[in-house]
Amino acid sequence: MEKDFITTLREHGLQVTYQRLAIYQALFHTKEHPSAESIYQQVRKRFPMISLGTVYKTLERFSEAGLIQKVSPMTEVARYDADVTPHLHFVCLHCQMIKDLEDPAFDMNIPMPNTNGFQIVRRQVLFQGYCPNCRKRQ
Amino acid sequence: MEKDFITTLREHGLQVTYQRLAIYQALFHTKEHPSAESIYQQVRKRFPMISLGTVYKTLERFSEAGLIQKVSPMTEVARYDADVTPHLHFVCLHCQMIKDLEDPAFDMNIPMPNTNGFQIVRRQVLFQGYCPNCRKRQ
DNA sequence: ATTCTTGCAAACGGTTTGCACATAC
DNA sequence: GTATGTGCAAACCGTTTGCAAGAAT
Repeated sequence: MEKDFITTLREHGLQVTYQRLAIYQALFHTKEHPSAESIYQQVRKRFPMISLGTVYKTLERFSEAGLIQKVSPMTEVARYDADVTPHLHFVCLHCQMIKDLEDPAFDMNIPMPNTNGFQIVRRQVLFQGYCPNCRKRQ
Repeated sequence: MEKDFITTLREHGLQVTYQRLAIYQALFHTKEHPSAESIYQQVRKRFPMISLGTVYKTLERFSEAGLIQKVSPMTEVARYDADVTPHLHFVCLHCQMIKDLEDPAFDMNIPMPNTNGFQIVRRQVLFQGYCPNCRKRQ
């Protein structure tokens, strides 16, 4: 994996540093979906000199390059909706516009996959991309 | 609507104040999914004395009571995932644990409903609720 | 040699908190 | 009269930014 990831970094024009390898490795070896702080604590065990700022910058770069996924938040600030019925949301990655999507064909009653003690309170389906306006200006 | 909402507030043991009515009304009359700040600016036109803190507290109360919906963020802090393949996420509302859900029956290739100039980059399906541990302690 | 990255510390900004006063019940 | 809510300001905390020193190419 190490070798492959070095290649991947180079393919994306990213320099190879031990910090980046350590950060990716920490993320790769867990299913916890850790926060930046948590990854920082993990990596610090081996490299006490690393800084939290580097972890943030690195995760941002990886995320931009599509090497990792930022699970949340979907927008920088909280947004509210008076409509509490389940429906789809589209979030523009550029202007942060949120639009309700109607699709009668889409079944919001997604069956909870093997519930196994997990109690589902609500579900949210989000589409991310670019709205017509922001699409033009790219 | 005003009358019904007053009833709804009382049903949830919430006192009726003109601030709460104004905040709900501002949210109810838009499809913009506004932020707290944006709602504050709107309400301020009619009630210049209202404070941003009150807007935050009120939205939190409404959200807890299920009168409105907090669209995002799903967790307070950003969380990362080395797995970039589309998959379902479960987020525990209590401990913030995130779990990947596998469901072969669920089609992640959700068709984009009437795309109309919206360019979809990615989609995310989130389930919120309580994990087995936190469920017990409730 | 040049460009990119790191570490540090300060700044930023959305959100929360504490508390005295005011309002709803 | 009591419990609840408001307004204000300060605190909080996750994240970003600026910059000089260091490392990668």
